[in-house]
Amino acid sequence: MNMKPTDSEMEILQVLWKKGQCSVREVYECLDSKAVGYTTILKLMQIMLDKKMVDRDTSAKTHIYKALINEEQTQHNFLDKMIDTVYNGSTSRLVMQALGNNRTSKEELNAIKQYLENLENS
Amino acid sequence: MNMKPTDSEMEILQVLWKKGQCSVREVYECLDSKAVGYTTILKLMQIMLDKKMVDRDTSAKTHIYKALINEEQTQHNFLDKMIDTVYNGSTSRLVMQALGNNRTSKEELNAIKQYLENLENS
DNA sequence: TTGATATTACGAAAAGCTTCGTAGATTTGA
DNA sequence: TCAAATCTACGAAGCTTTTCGTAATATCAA
Repeated sequence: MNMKPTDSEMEILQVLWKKGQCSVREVYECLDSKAVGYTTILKLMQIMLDKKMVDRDTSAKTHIYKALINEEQTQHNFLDKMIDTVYNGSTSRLVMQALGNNRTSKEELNAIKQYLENLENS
Repeated sequence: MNMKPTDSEMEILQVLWKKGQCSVREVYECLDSKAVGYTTILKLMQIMLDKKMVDRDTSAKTHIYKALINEEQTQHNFLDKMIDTVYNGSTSRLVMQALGNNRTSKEELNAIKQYLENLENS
């Protein structure tokens, strides 16, 4: 069950994870920055249904979709793959680059330090 | 010039980055775990030449390839994209998941702590 | 020299991703 | 009621990625 959603699928999953339940139109509206047609989103979500990435309730005319795959698990899959294929297996290298990109706020840095302390004491 | 190498291209780039200069056969031999034909690697590297990801010296019969795109820069591109599309922009979330995967050795953790200290004092 | 080996070039097939148009069904509201 | 709006299903086109076979050329060794 080691899913690897495509970029487009990830965009849709992000919406489903955030909202929990969604019609195609709701997803479409959340993504309108992408300037892609309604039926494109529909088709993608139907394909995701085939792949069992999502499930849907078809009791009403407007089908309601929800994610079948877990957000954290999916993030982990991506991360592990990235560490292998992009960072040659070095987690620390990835972490340092992530922290060095100047996009991390003081609050985030503190949270990470806290996390490291806890990791140490376990 | 914001390249996004494919998975196969990344495998080849890993070899080129590690070795510096390579014939197609050398790359092929480094990747034989993948059980893919010689001409497949050749074709991929020719495509990468088109895309200007690599350059080559054709003065001898056996062409010698080298990466044109930078390893760190490429890692950064992947990382930034991943933080956006997979982690909704939260660097700290990515970092904590990376550290929590139990693949990180004590040495790596110490290096990261050191790195955080230095980041603080600058 | 000449046959075996190594190399490149190139076309093309297969698979997957993204996109949209159109047809048909359902709902809604004037 | 019935026309407009909404929704699903589905096919298909265009693109990229991955794969390999074959032909042509170059090198090497006996």
